[in-house]
Amino acid sequence: MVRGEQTVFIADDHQIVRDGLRALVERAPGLRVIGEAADGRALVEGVRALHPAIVITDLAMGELNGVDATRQLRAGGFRGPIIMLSMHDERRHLAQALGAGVNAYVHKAHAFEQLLEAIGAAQHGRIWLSPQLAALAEEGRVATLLELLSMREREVLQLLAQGRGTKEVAAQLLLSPKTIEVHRLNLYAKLRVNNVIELARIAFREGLVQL
Amino acid sequence: MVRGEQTVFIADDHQIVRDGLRALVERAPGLRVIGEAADGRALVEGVRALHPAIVITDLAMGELNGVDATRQLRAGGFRGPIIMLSMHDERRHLAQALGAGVNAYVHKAHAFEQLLEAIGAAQHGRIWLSPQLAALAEEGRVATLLELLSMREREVLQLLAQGRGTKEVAAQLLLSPKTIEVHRLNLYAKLRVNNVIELARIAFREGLVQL
DNA sequence: GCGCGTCCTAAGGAACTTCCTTAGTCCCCG
DNA sequence: CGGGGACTAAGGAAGTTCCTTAGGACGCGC
Repeated sequence: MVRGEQTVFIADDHQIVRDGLRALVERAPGLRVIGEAADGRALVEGVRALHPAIVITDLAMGELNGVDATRQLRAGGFRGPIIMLSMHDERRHLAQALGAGVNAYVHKAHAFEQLLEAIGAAQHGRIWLSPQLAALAEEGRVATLLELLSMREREVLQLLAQGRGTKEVAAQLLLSPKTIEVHRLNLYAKLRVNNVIELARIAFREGLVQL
Repeated sequence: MVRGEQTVFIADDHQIVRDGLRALVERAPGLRVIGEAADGRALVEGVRALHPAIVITDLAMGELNGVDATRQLRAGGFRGPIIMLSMHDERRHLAQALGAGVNAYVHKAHAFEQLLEAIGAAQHGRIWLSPQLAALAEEGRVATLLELLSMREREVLQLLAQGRGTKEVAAQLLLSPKTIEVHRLNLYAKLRVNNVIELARIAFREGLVQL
């Protein structure tokens, strides 16, 4: 499956990180970087224009995150390996990333060799995960606090944690403020807190809202 | 001032980033990486043991951050260039970083060439800053958000961000709830927000309260 | 020393939010 | 088809927030 040279497209919102990845990838035999992007939107466009064989993308990026970009790439017909890099070991994003169609999920704290291993595995149609994440993924699922919540509740929690008041959230979701109040009270009950700040704190801690 | 070969020590909490930096640094003539560390504590030890000519360190690291590590390196007699890398353009950390004794402050969104430029400048005893930061630094000081606040205000902010209500904070500080309300309103004005959650978010972001 | 600004304190009262309860619809699971 | 959760929303009491006003303390400059 490995042909003479595989073309690679890199997406990460920090140029120094892209520079570093490019240097590392080009040192690997059989890989050549043909393009890069600083956010998900640019990644999707770049892939559409340049048809790389392999995509390496960061999870957290401005404009469009790696998971959503992956979804768009797959929807757009891209079938090559997509390797997702993550910053923190965001177990909460793993399932989403796999659901979106990534072939490998590599923590930035790992060595570059693992990334190459992930590329190799992906080329052979396998899914590659960082060892500790693989364990998690196999033993079923990791229940996060947020999984206790319904879609709507997560949505409300997210908006509240972004500093929106009850009325504003209601306006945004086209609901009555009274409904949002009930969702808030249910969130307090489910997350065992009793004020909005603790709620926001959980949203920050669980990565639902960027600090 | 540039001798045959300059030894470099790299600190960053993500190994892939370290790998990338190492690849880039080693591609530059006259630079050789002699060690690396994943946190500030290991950086300080590594420098003590290996005596590198140049240190490149990330700002945000577990155990001991880049700024505090820099302070320790300078206190321990290290006189070579220390190049600080930052993730976000954390203007609030710039002043502290310079105060701690870094020679250059480079945003990760910049190209690696800027890092080399920074190293060159530092070797000639100059301070190198990303252009947009240089403007800020020259016009005096970049005040940390929290430096705007009085002692009392920080105290109140901290308690509020811990999820305490106005009444509870008042009880704890032996003040009238009305007084706390006024402090809260002053905090809104000073930090340019208009609800407690944004206030809490600042407290988390600035590290006043542990998430 | 006098004015100025800032900090810290606190009250009144209008405006608004929160809490709690009740309740209707929908849809899935057994 | 009944129970249960999700989602919606209203009424009304209780509580909080916002805004304004205000007084004493302290330091800063002239």
